[in-house]
Amino acid sequence: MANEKKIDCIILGLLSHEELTGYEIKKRMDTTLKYFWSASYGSIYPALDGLVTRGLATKRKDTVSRRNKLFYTITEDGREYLKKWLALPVEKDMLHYETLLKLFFGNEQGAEQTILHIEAFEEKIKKELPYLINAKKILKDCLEENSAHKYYLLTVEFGIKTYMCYLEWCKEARKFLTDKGE
Amino acid sequence: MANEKKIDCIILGLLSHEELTGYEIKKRMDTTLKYFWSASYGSIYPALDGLVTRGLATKRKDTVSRRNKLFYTITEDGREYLKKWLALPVEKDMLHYETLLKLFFGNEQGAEQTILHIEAFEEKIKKELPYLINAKKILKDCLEENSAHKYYLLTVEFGIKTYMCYLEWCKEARKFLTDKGE
DNA sequence: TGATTAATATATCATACTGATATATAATAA
DNA sequence: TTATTATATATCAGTATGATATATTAATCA
Repeated sequence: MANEKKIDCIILGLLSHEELTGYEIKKRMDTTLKYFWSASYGSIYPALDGLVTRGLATKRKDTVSRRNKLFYTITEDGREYLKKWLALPVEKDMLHYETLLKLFFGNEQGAEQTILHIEAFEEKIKKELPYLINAKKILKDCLEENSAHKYYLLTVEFGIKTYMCYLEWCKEARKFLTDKGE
Repeated sequence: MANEKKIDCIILGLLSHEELTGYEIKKRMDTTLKYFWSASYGSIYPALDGLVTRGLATKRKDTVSRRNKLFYTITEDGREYLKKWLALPVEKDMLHYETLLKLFFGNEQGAEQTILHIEAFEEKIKKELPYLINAKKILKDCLEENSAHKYYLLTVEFGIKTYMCYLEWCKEARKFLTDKGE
């Protein structure tokens, strides 16, 4: 239990909540998990194959819809594997913020262009924030329904808090660069 | 100018400030840039070779120290390449927070263990915050010395703001899980 | 002084992941 | 009916990670 592939653990985590297809897993990544993780089809589909081979998940063809969906379910071994990983201390929290990178090298491009990057960042955050706020409202209303909801709510609150903090920083950073440029 | 390797751009950015060795570049990654980026030797050294091959940087052997250092300098072409990349809109800001991932799947491990992950995260942030605050103080004092400093200061302020925000969230999250558990 | 440890320095490689693309079907809208 | 969008799986070249190998110099300390 030393070298777990992250993608395996994430998929097992999602499957611990419900039976899913690869496509649905990708959707979860792009919506629910996007505020703290991301993953591509190129890692999801091969990982699903691997999980089935190792007996950590089972695969079944969809019989209801006319699409050739492939549903994956976590096994007892899979749930154990997930629990073991969850019990391990966190290895790494990583941020790859291209915006901050371009800001850091701002001296090569000047204040005006740097401000454009900040504004673009600001726009993106402002656009996403309402979805998070809405999710918070919904989750608070159905907190008792499912015990997993409270953990989801915590990540949503993390997203809201950091996004609001980003917006504050954007405002100050713009002001700082504008004042300096005058 | 569509598919730039990120590592090339970052290295050129660092070389735009000063002449550096691969080892020093890695150090910058692990100290100055760590709050918004990371990179490994396995990408740095091959990238440096590539930059020299493409005429974006030059390489010279160290003559002063007794170590066999290899110093890299940005060329005019390299500076142009960097500027072009800086002018392009940001493609992606990515967060890979394992802590949030383990929190999201907290229902599988229970509140107690989840709190341990939050506490570990909190500790890490608390340990790093003083370095950022110190960096801010130093940078504020020598802002006029080098025009690149103000951009560095902005990223430091981003780090401080987000870290303080994380600490706030940690406190609330712990409280939420503790109250629920009673 | 000698021995041990830590820091400096470059390099490589198996493994993991991304981003793009290919292919095809079903649902929806015009 | 036709076009468009969403659903669904799969693959792959290119890129990056994390670990390890190798070697030298500087620092510590007994």
